[in-house]
Amino acid sequence: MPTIKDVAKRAGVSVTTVSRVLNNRGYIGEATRKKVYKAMEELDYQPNEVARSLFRKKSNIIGLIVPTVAHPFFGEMTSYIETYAYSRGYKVLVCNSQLDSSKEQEYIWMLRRNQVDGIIMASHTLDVEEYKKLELPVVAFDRFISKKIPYVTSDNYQGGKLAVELLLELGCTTIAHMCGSLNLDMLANQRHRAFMDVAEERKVPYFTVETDINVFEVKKYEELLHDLFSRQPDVDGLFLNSDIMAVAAMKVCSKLGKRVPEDVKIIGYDDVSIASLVSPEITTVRQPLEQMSELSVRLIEGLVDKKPVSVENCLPVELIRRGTA
Amino acid sequence: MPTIKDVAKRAGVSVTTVSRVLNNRGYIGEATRKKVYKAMEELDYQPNEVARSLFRKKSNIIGLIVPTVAHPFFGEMTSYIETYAYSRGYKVLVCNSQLDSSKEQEYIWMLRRNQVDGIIMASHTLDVEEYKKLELPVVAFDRFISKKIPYVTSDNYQGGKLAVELLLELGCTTIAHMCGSLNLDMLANQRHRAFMDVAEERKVPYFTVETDINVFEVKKYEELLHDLFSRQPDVDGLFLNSDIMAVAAMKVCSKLGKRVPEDVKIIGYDDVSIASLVSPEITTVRQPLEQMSELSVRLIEGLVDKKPVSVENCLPVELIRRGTA
DNA sequence: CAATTTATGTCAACCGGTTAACATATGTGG
DNA sequence: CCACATATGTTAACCGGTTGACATAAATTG
Repeated sequence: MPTIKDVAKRAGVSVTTVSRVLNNRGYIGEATRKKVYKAMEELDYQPNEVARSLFRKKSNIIGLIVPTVAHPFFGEMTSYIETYAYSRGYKVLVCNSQLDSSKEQEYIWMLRRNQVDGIIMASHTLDVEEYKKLELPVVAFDRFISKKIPYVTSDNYQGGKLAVELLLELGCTTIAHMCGSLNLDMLANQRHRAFMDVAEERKVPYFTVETDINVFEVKKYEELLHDLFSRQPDVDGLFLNSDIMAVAAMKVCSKLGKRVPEDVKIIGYDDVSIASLVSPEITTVRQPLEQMSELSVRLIEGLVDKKPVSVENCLPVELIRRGTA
Repeated sequence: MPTIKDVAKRAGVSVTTVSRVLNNRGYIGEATRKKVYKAMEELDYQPNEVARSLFRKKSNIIGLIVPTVAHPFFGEMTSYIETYAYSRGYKVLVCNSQLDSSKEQEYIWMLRRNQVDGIIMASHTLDVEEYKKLELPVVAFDRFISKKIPYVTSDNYQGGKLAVELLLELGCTTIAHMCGSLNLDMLANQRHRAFMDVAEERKVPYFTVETDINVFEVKKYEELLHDLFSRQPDVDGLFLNSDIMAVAAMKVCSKLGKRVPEDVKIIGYDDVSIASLVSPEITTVRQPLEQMSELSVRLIEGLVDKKPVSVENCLPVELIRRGTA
């Protein structure tokens, strides 16, 4: 690997001059600039970003902690984040916490040791205090941590409300909501709040199916839904916290001989790509994932640049009516 | 951020001693070690990995270039790779090339500037020469580049063969294969080779649907399949190069009133999680993605450590019979 | 008691850049 | 012709670690 010294030697100029060319500062003559570029090209030189990072105390790396990129929602999110971050000169280190708090803690330490400029936390299984301790820029995805830590979310309450209202409007008489662990205090739990509020207000019987920690235990979803139907065969409206769960629900219904949407109406959440890929297409509550992802990156940038950023960032959701409700 | 000097001062020892403790080399007394650890703890010190990387000329970062992590196959792969890499002390920088060759080239340059220890290329849209030029460790996923560059793949020919043979065994009389661009010379194209070989050998009429570059243009899949059926309504066996395509195929069949598997048999590829999530579950050819991912990382490690590594790494596939064929 | 081994320190160089300070030389405009 | 802008070089410090060379002293061993 050639260094800046090799370039300087080859171009017949000083290291300082090469650095000046590289960083466009101070005076540089056109002829010299050309000589330097030529030398760089001939040597196939590229500046060592590790050295630069060290000096600048800025790595231009963003850490991203998700439960797992294998989950379509986080996969799509990671894709958006990486793409936008890259366009802004940032690279992304991904971490799969598996929603395991010791792993999450380790990842946070690792990211700190590696001098990332900021962390986007889409997995947060630690105590609030742990996050407050971090002196580096943090943006929380879908969770309120403290008044100091900006977060990005979408209107979960409204999403839950829209979903349940649609189910009721379509004539469902017994409804159920399947969601992740309600213990992890994520803003997504507001969907359940809305679900209960509306159901109670309308005096409709409702049930809750809470999964445990694991995010992508698909078989588990099926089991739980099976259980639900065997205990409560009258359920004719299902609201699920992800489109993956909704697909699982469709399968369970099909196995039980229940037609969707005739016998059971199903509403998913997120609007990931498979939602519109399966048949019937899934009626779902769309989160503006692309905007949320970009906003997360912009917030990190803002924090890095010590600009004022808004702490609460809640984007609107949209009910997408398709085939299952 | 405290530095090693702060720790030394606080512990009342020299920087060298702290470094010795940190790296476990030379003689260190138990008492001193404790003092140093205590100081580190009190200061919440973590060594700056950027500085270490610079000195060691080793970043412990692996670059991973995929078409997009939003695609379930690459999402799952990324997840496996990250998890395994992390267990081996490596971090992963993900890059979404979108199968755009100029982006891919840019990413390669970026990764080089950032001194990654190696690159796992699961997107390769560049000329072979470009990859040969890279002096850093590269492992190709599903592509043969040169005798010098190790690659990881699964038995694509066998996979194609198994799929087609099953279709024929089940009585299909007219079959079609949908695959990505056959121009990108990926090993996955051997599936199509097998498809044609078997079809010709058995003298069964067959059709090919080739998508263009884009990986996740789901709507496009549907259109192409629609076209196929309108031109060739007799097609009763579909082999698709991914489970996503298979899901799209199921939808198209359902729209056209064709029952799966009664009227049309469908076989997907990869066995990503949604394959067993939809209903009916998709019959598919399973690639051992976890092993392939781990192997990719081990190969990078081997190259980094200048150990001899095997260049050809082809793992077996498995036909998973489920509901669609 | 001498020879080792163990424990720690000092110093300086190095990794590959960036940058400030200062010197010097040429060109240019008033 | 002088003042100033432009162009480049030299030197050294710095970012935060690591490491080798060498010195010194105490503890251990034979």
